[in-house]
Amino acid sequence: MLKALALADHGEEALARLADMGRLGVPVDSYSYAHGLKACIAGSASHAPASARVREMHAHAIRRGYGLHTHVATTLIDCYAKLGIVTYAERVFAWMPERNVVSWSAMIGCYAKNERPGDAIELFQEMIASDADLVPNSITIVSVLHACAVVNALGQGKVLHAYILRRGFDSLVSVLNALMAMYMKCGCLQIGRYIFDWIGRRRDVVSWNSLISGYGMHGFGRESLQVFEEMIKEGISPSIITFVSVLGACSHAGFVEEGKKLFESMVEYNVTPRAEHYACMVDLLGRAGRLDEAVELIQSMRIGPSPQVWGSLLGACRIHGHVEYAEMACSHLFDLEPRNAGNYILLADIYAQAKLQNQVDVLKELLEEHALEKVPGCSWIEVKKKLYSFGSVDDKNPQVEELQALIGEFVTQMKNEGYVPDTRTVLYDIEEEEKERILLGHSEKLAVAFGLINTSRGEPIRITKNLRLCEDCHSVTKFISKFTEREIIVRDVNRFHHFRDGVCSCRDYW
DNA sequence: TTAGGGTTAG
Repeated sequence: MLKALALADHGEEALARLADMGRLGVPVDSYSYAHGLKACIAGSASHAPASARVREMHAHAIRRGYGLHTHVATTLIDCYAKLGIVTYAERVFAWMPERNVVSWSAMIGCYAKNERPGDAIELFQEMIASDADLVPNSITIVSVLHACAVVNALGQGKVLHAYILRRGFDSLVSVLNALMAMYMKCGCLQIGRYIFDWIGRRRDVVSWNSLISGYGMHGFGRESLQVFEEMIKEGISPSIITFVSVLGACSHAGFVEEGKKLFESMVEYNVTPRAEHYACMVDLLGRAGRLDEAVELIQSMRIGPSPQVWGSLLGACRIHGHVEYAEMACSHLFDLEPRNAGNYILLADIYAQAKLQNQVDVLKELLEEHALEKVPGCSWIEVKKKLYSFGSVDDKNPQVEELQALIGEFVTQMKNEGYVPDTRTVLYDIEEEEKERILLGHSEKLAVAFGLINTSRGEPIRITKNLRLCEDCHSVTKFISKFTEREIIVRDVNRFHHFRDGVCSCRDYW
């Protein structure tokens, strides 16, 4: 009965039946809670009621002495992971008297799902060090690979690759797919391609999707389209994700016509366009400056535009400085995602570009009023398998002054060659000189400087940034790549930038 | 009859 309720997403009823069991004196067991907990979170539109139900079920399990039963506790970890309540998952994990490979994997997956990839990797290391009988399996490996990909931890990823070979996990397509995705997300496109070829005939739709998106995020639109065509020729049915990937690739490469054709062809493959496909199309059109077309497409949608769709339009307005459409996008976004500070910041940015300081101030007041905080810019770099992170106003790192001075030298050099710092994105109403100083402290510049000092000549510098790369950092990094003859690879929140010899692979289109 | 994973998107 409880299992059926879980499958049908009836959490309330599952709780009620469990209460009945107590009242009627029917003994419960670990199965009751495992199914009951699944029912609590399945299919819930909102986290709030699901969270209340899980806690209630958790309390019930504790009262009956099942709170720390291995299967029940593991299910609890997964429930809290899915609800984003990491501290509860940690507490359950810490108190378990017996943990097996599944419990460890659930906890590692919890960190990976909740933007704590560093902790996921650490826990994995703890796991293999803790007990000789505790052996990770393919699911554990896939979770950790995913975590490495998220933080761009290539060194750790390679350690895992070696581990996979030693333990023979390389016979599993799921593991190879995750390995391929990890390499491509860490900037190693060629190795990803190599693994794809090596998988050979065993490749599945996930392998194809990974390769298509891999080429896409590196700006190789042509290759991405080729792989898509190859996939069709081989008789593989493209999935919803295939189209998100290939449309995204068109967007990064500026292939407007190709993208439009693909979008129209979706019905032929029995894939109905969803909001995420519209978001890709709006991004594609908007980025290319075809804002009117983007707006027309939104208005033609039969499904309600998602925040991502309006977000794409807003992003395009920022690139092309379109105040009117930005306001239109925000009139929806402020309703749909009232707590997302990023939307307010983007609009403020657009107002600042248009020199509408009064409007900028209004938005800043709004942000304060709702106690919304901007996500601070953060960049990180891996040196000798250790991650170093930099914040934009980072005074904790004693090396920051040295790093800023180094950047300052490059900037002086650049100014001699006619460069003017792009201070438009600094929203504070302060003197130009002060704005330039803020730009010098941007986290990606600090990370590049750190890389220059702490890696050897000829070695590529790999940086990861949590936001979009700003125009000024883009110009400065191009210069540094030429001046120091270094290859600099930056992964921002959207895509890769390969800087070499003063040129960026995105061809300044991002 | 019970527990954990991979591909995408502003």
